[in-house]
Amino acid sequence: MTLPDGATRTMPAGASSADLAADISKSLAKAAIAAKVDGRLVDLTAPLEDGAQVALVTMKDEAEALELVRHDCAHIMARAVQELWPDVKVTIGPVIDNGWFYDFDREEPFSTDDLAAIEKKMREIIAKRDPVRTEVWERDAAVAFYEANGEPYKVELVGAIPEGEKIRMYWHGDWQDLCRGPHLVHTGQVPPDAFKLMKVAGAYWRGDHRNKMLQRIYGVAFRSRKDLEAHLHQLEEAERRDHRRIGREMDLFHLQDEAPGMVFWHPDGWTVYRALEDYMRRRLTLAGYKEIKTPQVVDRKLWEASGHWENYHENMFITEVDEGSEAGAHANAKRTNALKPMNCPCHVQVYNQGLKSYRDLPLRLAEFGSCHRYESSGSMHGLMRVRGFTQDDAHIFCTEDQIEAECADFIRLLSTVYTDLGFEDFDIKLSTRPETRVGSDAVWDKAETALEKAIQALGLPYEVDPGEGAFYGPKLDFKLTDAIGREWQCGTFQADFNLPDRLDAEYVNDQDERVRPVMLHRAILGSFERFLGILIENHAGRFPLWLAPKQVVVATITSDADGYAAEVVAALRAAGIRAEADTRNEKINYKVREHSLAKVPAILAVGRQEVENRSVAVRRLGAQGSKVLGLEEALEAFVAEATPPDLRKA
RNA sequence: GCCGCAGUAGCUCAGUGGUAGAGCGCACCCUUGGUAAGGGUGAGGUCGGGAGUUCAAUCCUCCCCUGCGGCACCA
Repeated sequence: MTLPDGATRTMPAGASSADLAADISKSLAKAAIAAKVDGRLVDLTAPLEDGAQVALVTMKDEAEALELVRHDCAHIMARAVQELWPDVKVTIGPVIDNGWFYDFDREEPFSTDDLAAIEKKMREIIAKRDPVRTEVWERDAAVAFYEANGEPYKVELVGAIPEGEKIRMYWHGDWQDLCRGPHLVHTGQVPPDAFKLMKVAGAYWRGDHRNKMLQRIYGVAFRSRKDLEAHLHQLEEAERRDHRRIGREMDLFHLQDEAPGMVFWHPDGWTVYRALEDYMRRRLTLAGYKEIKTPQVVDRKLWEASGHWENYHENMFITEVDEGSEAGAHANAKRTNALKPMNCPCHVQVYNQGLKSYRDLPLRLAEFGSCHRYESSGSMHGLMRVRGFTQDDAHIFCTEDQIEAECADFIRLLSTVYTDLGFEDFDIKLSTRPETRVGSDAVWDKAETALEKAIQALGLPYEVDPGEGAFYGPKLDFKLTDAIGREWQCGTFQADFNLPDRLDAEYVNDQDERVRPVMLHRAILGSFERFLGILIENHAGRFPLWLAPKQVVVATITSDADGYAAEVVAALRAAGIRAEADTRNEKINYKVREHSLAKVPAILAVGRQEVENRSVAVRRLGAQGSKVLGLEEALEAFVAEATPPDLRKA
């Protein structure tokens, strides 16, 4: 055997990594939890082949240890559940980020009390330090075993294992599970204080909604109690940043029963929205886009022509008129309209007005397009998934040869926008042709190459997702990373060979022939609603000054300063700053506390001294004390800082 | 849409088979206070909607709506 440091060791035939560890040292024998043989994680008890490269894995090897601990937690939990309720049928339980889940089939739902009982039972199992044994079974024996034990899901799983692959059974105590492995040496290697059962949820067997809904229990597990606590703390942090909570606390927006999934923007929320929209408008104009506005209610005929009626009908809001006599007399009863779920067909209508020449291309039509989609009730989530939303949408009509340059320009624009908005990193994914698609292979070749070359020319890393493109063309998806490391897919760039054809878009080329343009769908933010949700969570409500709804509050210390405060606010507003006066009959402590909690970036306290000196005492959000500045000086500083990033002088 | 949980004052939440409570917020009064809660008084609820059981329902049962956590969906 060769060890990681290059040393070699000779072991008797049939020896395992455990034997090897014991041969090296007593402490290693105790610390070893698995082995990496020729780069593959295996059970410590697995026999070694002659000449193998062996690295012993201990709890110090983070990635491997977590994988093993979480995996064993899944099994120990399943065993605990079956010990508590022998009728429960087991299914699958994989390792996921931070932990694991296991799906069970049980008539009665698991309660919170049940979770506590399961956790307790798991700790008992861990305390038993039952050795984990593995056996390789014949397929028929495994099927017969599970049939005899009334485990239909396991029977199905055994059947799904490809021919030629070994069927492994893992045992600890009297309990067994079908599993690929590897596992820890004994159940006692799972730290008993570093895991926690988190929640119960429904999940379809094999992820298919036509199948039975099972009960999934989620757990998290780490190597130490400290790591677990750090993780729970991080969850609290995410909770603290939740845009729904912050949206209420900062009075940005609300949602209500009468309009599920549609946002009521409050003055402060709408201020942030407009700051973002104005910024985007300037960026788009600078990049050569023309802004348009198209109807929200459009006759069914257009949606039939575009193909949306056939393929997207279930997600569309359709207008209907009651059949009562009065309503029947309504002129609109004769036609069926739909709220637009996307802007593209309308944009083609704009394009189609007037015959276009190749000299007009590329034509970039942008719209802050208000769309409605009938999202299923269970999928809505605050601002992140809504039924009424506004896309920063645009469609570029161009020739096939222009795709690459347009794509490169788009990525540059997107990168600038993300940077301006405080997101440093983003990932790119290229999705290529799926099985069923429109357009010739030649066109697909050209478009896929164009997208790929555009990314490469910019020297950006990317991933390819083969077969994941839309039926109408290849696409790029852009995922940004927020302040606490979460990823959000926002930007998209999609070539479309379908819609121009369906809606009969054309242009005259330099040979005086009428040909189809390529249509490029693209968005940077995705939807304003969702992006604002992301911004709120990214900043935890503490927006940079240029986006903050209230930028400055002028708070009086005594009522003697009321007049001066009004003057300061007027001066700030004249300079374009969103400022308000707080002249309420409250102490300065109270005002500071309240506006700090409201995340106002700057509080200017004014009392007798400030009136006298024509100054302001500036307290910045998060800072402890204040700094006295002359009024003019403060104005200048705020104006500079409140300037949107695209308008700043280099 | 599916599974589970929840819905009580503007917000956060307590509570009981006999017509409801706290803190914060809000209004008014006193206080003019120098950087994260000064004091007092008061208003405010069809206990998500509907049906049922009961002498009596905010509480028990059923249906619906909405929200929350997942799953499924996201041409």
